[in-house]
This record gives sequence, structure tokens and C-alpha cells, in this order.
Amino acid sequence: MIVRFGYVAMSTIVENASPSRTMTATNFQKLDDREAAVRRLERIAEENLRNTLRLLRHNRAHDVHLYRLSSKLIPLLSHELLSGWDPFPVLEQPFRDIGDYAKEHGMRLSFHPDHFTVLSSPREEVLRNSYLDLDIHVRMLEEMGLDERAKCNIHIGGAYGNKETAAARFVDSFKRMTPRIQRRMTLENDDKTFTARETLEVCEQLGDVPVPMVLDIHHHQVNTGGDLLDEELWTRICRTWANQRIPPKIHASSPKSEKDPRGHADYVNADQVLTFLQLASQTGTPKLDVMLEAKMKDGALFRLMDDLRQKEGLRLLDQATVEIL
DNA sequence: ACCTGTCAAGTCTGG
DNA sequence: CCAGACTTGACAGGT
Repeated sequence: MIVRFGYVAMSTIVENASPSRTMTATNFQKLDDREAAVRRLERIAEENLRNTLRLLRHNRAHDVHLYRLSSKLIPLLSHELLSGWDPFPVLEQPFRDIGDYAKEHGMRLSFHPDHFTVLSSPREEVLRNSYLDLDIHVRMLEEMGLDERAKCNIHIGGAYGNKETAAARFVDSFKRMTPRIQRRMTLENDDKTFTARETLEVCEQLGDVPVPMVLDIHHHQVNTGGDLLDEELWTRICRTWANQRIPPKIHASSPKSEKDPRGHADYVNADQVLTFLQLASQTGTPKLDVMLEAKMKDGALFRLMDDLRQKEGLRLLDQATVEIL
């Protein structure tokens, strides 16, 4: 089994390369000249996109083929203060540059809209904003010229006292979206509410619109729902990735401490990751992508590779890829 | 240069 | 019904 590793949004190695610079809404309002303020937002967005491209070059130099884009590339986009603002024409070239580079080097890019995107919400306004947010994320992938293999990953959302009705509401809200958005989505189990099996069941319920599931092995560890992560569960998860033209993806991170097991540690424990990789390899998974969610970002990735180098039963293919033997 | 409280957005808990 | 926690990188304003 071939396993590629990636990291999220920012680098702890490349300096001054934030893809998430922003401006607060209060500060935007303080500026007298609205036109100038809007141009400043556009400059920040350009800089975020330029830094994203810098990070992709860094990734290329270190064989990292997997990267999650920052959701904060364009500050205050979709904020009501900026209704009517369309920054995309100005940002056309920087978006395309990112997409071109990613395609040229076979990189897998994704987004993870944050926890304000909640399709299980009973509140109409929350749902409407969630739709808008997803639309924007998909729009950015389209501006990059990336095909449907570039996904947006979200959680099921809140339970509101009744997980079953919440899940049903999620399914309903999901089905109301256009195929254009639906085909870009993946669903991930969370650390408090929807377990791996429950998330998988939602994916399976959406059957006619195939929605792959991203398994987060750390979330599963702190929210098992009593289920064992075994070959059967993994095989079912893999089935959601059939016909996607991309390998299944998982998220990996380690508990911050015993006191805060849900928090993310600086680095990732190699043995825990390896245990899962061996399970996946045994089920006959040919390829797997692993997104690391550690505080030290790419620093954690390279440390993990160093740690894996010492282990039996695998070999390093390059700086960010291993083969499980 | 460095430190601290605050930030657009949601949900859950506890008072 | 409302305040605070949760969680995170970055701002904003202070020293």
C-alpha cells in the first residue's frame, strides 16, 4: 500500500507565508474610504493566494502531494458588510496559478470549511449561510480550474438533542444542494457527536449522490460510540470512495494530553498511525492519503517521516510517501 | 520586538 | 433565556 502524507494550510518551516491573513470586520468599518478598504481586502487576498503558491512550491520540493487550502484565503468574503463585492475577477490569475501548479505536479488539494457550516441545523439562516459558504469554497476550486477530485470536507454538525432527526435533516439539506456542490463534498466523523459509523451511515444513505467519507482516526479514538475500527468498518468506508479516481483519505493527529485528549498535539505518534496503516494495508487498500492535523503542520509531517524510517514493515519512497510492505 | 485580549459566523452546557 | 466554553490563527492595541 502506498501512503502519501499532507498537512493543513500553513507551514511552520517556511517563514512569513501565511495564507490566512485577514482584516476584522470592525476594522473594515473603521476605514472611511470604503473603496480603498475593499481594495485592501483584495490585496490581502492576493497575498494569501501568492503565499499559497509559495507553500505549494515548498511542498513540491519536499514531495508533499497532499495539502489542505486555508478557508480564509479571501477575508470577509460572504460577510454582510461586503454584500455585492465580487473579488473573483481581480483574483482570477492568482487562483489559476495555484490550480495550474497543483495540476502540473499532481497535487491533491482540498478545503475544510469551518464549523459554521452546519447542514444539520434547524435554523433557516444557518442553513442558508452554510449553502453560501459551500458555494464559495466550490467556486474557489473552480477558479483554480481543479476538477471534482478537489473536495470540500465537512462534519455532519450538531445533534440538537436528537441525533437521528439531526442526521435526517442533514440528509435532507444535502439533497437540496446542486450536484455541482454535492459532487465536491466529503463527510468526516467528529470528536463529540457523529461517530465514524454514524457518519458512514449518512454517506450510505446519500447513495445516489456518492459522498466519500474521510475517517479521522483521532476523532474516532475519542468518540468511538462503542465501535471497533476494524477491517469491516474500514472496508465499508473504502466503498464510499469507489469511482472517485482518488485514494481514500484519512485524518491523523494525536491527543494533546490525558487531560485534554481531544486537543491536537504538536506532533503525531508514529505507532498509532502505523497501526492503522497496517489495518488498511491488510484489507487490500492499494493507496491511501493521510492528512496530518498537528500543531507543527509540515514540521510534524517531516518528524513523522523520520520516526517511520525507524520502523519495520515499510519503506520510504520519498520525503512524504511510504510503502507498507 | 513582544504580550494580551479580541475576533463574523455555531452549538452545547450550565446557571 | 443568556453568558461562557470550546478552539484557532491572526489582528489590534498596548508596552
